Amino acid sequence: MPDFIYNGKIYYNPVEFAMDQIGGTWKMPILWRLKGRKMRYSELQKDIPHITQKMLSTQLKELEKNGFITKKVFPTVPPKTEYALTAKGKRAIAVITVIREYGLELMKESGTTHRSAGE
Amino acid sequence: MPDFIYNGKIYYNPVEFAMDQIGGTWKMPILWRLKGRKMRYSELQKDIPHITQKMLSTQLKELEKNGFITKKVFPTVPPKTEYALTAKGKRAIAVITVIREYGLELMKESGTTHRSAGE
DNA sequence: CGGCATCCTGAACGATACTG
DNA sequence: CAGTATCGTTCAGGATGCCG
Repeated sequence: MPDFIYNGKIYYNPVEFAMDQIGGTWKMPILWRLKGRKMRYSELQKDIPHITQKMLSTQLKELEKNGFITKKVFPTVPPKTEYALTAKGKRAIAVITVIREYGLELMKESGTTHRSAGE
Repeated sequence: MPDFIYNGKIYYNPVEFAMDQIGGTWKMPILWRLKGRKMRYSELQKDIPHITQKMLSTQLKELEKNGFITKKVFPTVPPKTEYALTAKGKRAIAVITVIREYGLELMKESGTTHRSAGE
């Protein structure tokens, strides 16, 4: 598998590249929430359990930079922002869906303990 | 999305759970090599560029523990081991294929630079 | 050949406080 | 409301050396 360079970083395979774009703890959960509707910053924070404000902010910025989401700022008082998926972001949803269903399958197999509600 | 517990660790969503099982830098590349054939330790190490011995060893152990691969030891001199996919591991290949193709697609879009051969 | 033990670094992530 | 700034911690992963 060839090596690739993007933004000065070396990737050893396509999987690694994909995971750097939509992987990590928070990117898929964020994209997943935006499936189907625009959301405000505070909505996302309320909707995604355990995410810190710093992580939300950082990840949103990266997702925007990589073209998965758009950010629209309304210059009102108080300020208002809206995050939405781009076409690229919607394409990612298809992949996330596959991974997500696989995760559910694995959980079922593993007899993983359910703890609390919240999705 | 509910929280889950597995092996004493808390997961916030199915995606995170799946990624903990087959994610990280090396697990998918390893599983991918085992698609279709058994491989020895040294074969894997030669075949996967840049992986250190420690990472290969650690990841193989985790993959075995989680039921994705089997390890067969031949008590010969010198020692010989063979790693192979289980049914669970083969199921993972389907998911990896999707992610991998998505990665290739992303690379193409991104005009990512090709560096060297070697897959 | 097929590993394990040890030490170490850097990036990811978290907590807290502050601001336009 | 929607963030930024700063500081502290954790941990994946790398480097090196040794062993059955």
